[in-house]
Amino acid sequence: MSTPPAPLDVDELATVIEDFTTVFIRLASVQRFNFSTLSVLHTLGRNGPCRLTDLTATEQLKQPALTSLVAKLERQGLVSRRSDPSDGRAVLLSLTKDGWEIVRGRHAKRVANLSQLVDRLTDQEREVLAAAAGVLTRLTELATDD
Amino acid sequence: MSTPPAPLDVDELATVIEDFTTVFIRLASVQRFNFSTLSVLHTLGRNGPCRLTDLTATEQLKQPALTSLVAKLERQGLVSRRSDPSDGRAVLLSLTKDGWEIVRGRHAKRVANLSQLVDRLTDQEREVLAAAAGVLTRLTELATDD
DNA sequence: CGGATGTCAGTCGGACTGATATAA
DNA sequence: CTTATATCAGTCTGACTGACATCC
Repeated sequence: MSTPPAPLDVDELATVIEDFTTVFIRLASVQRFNFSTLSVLHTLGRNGPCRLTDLTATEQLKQPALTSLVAKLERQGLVSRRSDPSDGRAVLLSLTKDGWEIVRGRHAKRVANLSQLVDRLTDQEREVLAAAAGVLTRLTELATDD
Repeated sequence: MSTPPAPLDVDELATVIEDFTTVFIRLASVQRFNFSTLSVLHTLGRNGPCRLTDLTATEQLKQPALTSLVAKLERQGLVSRRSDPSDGRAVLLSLTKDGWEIVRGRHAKRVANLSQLVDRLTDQEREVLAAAAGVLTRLTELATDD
């Protein structure tokens, strides 16, 4: 026998996501890098190489702040800058091998944390999460297509 | 006929959540307040009144930074400070009415954004989300009980 | 030339460390 | 007396605005 589907309460869902992200996204290892730095690395990892101006759309920073932040990341060997062959004004930013390691390492830590929690769920709860992954992907696509 | 349940890929789930939160949590209206300020307001709204030291556990700030941040919030009328009757050293922090308005307003904005996206889902996808809300709540409880 | 991309210079808020006052 | 809570003082990172060089 299956339980009747509960109607979706968007207000509750938003609250649940807000609370979950505060425990899931924030890692203790924010010590080495600040929020802006990690966000730039994550964006470059997710979206691939882009120019500095592109980052002003996703990072909540102005151009001059990105110039100095990226300069610092280049000095640290986490990001490489080369001039755009098709536009002499622009620079193309991409992650170096070490930059990828940072992104990958933080992701791995989240996976480890999440795994420990998921292990304590029931089979049915895990099934729900597996189904939810697909829907969350759809939501992300819908949100970024605007 | 029901599709066989897909096994849960925790790595994929972590990626999906990372990507979704970047579009869901970050609101354009971060203009008025910075990240730390919003985080303190959200924590006070979620956990209720607490002392300054308690905030050092959730906010990634040291005590002196919280002293000045809370002082500013008090000047702005968003947080009230009264001395703890049971401990003369401590101060109890709580949201004022205006403070609650900020928290509530940001939540309302997220609900509005999310509603627009949810409207474009299928009925089945909405059912999955409704079920996922409960599981995410469980995960949050498990994570904070440690 | 006008618009876009990125950098430079100067200013300021916000977070840290270390030291200090007060109460448990 | 020792520990916990909060604050004060001084320093420094990092983000902003405004001006500027360079290329489309």
